[in-house]
Amino acid sequence: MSFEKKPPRANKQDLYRLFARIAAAMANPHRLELLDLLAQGPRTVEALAREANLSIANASQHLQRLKRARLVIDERQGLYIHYRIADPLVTQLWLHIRTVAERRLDQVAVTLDAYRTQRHAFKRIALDDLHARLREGKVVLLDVRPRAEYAAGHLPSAISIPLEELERRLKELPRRRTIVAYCRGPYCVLADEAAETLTRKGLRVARLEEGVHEWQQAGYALAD
Amino acid sequence: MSFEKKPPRANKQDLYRLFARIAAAMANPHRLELLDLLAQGPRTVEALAREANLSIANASQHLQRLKRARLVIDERQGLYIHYRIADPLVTQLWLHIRTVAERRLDQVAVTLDAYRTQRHAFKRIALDDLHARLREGKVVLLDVRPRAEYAAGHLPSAISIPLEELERRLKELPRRRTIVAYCRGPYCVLADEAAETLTRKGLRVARLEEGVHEWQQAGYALAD
DNA sequence: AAAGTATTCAATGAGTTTATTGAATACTAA
DNA sequence: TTAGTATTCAATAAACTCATTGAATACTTT
Repeated sequence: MSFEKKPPRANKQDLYRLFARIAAAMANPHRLELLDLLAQGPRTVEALAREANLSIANASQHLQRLKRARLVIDERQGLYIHYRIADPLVTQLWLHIRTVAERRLDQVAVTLDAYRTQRHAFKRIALDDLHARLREGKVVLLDVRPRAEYAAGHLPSAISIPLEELERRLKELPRRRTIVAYCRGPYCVLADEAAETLTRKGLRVARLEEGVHEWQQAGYALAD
Repeated sequence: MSFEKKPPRANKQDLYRLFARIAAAMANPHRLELLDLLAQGPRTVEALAREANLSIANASQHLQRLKRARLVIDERQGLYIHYRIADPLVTQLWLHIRTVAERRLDQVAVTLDAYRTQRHAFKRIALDDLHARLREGKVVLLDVRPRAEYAAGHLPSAISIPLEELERRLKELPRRRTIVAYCRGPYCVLADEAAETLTRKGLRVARLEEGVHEWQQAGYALAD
């Protein structure tokens, strides 16, 4: 057994190895989808597996890799284990990877158009614009994500009607003012589908591309 | 052959696959070291291989993976091919990964101390502090990186004396004012070695932990 | 205590990534 | 044209990653 001192070069390699561990934990489509879901709020393994279309064992395996890289934290609550993002910095890192992909890989825009086929079908509203109109009381902000995600954090003054409840809760929405629908962000179709429904029912509607994290990154605060 | 429309779920998977491509390109210690070097300025394959301690063929292979992920750009200049970072966002992403690793993996601090053994041996100066003292003319800012990196971008008012030239160019430095040495950033030993030399020669010295990118991220501009 | 549910573990084979080697290519200089 | 240099390509074996399966573990409810 050798007790020689480790040469500096070896330590430098070790540092890069540690950095690469973070990247490696994120270098898989399923794990990114899991992180993307977790960014909207904590979930059980079962919920994550269902939403990401994975077998439970496979989801568990991927979650444990994320956990080993300390990107997520798990916590047992009775029968279920809940996973959540370990640090807001991790969510930001995921968004950063997405932004680099958007900017460097042309294929992203093409695939996004194929996924969000109605992307250009509705009026859009920009962040600053929304901010101003909300203050004037000219628009109603509608969060169409599942209830738990709204509870985990939402835009100020947004009301929550999950997409699946939208048809039967139309009465809660004003017919005079424009309804601005948002969901998880630019890679989510929930708000497109809501906009489709609302348009069909004769309401005035616009889609906000941004979700809670994009809103925060733009420097605005979430609801208390 | 089928001409059926691709289901939305498939497109969603394709999106995550594209995002994962960016992460996968960075999920290797050698490629991160190459990116780290390139962040300080463009280089030839040969220089990169030498500095990252890789065989030429291996360095080339890794550089091509980075290129396929569109994180770097290559350009032939005569006999040599020069690689550079494709977009400042890529450098930021690398720094972001590093920051997450720092914050989430305890091992990083341990390994950094083993690599930069003199880390705590010299006076340190904080960014804002430096900014103020530079304006008062109380300190001299010294960039000890190789000449080409200084040329690719440096802090305002910094003078360039590459580490290997430091001993024989001591006369160029004032003995009354404090010399603030900096290099590639907190994971680089060049400035530690410079501080060691300067201290030994009886000059007053402090080390700045930040490099050009950390400086920029703090909201300051580089030299014109 | 027994039965039931959620999650993880362990083992497997298919696919991917890596370092190494030597040959091929693209350019420059003589 | 030839010789020389920088870089990439192609082929290989070893190491890793992934999805799948069925068993094991950790809780809750009865």
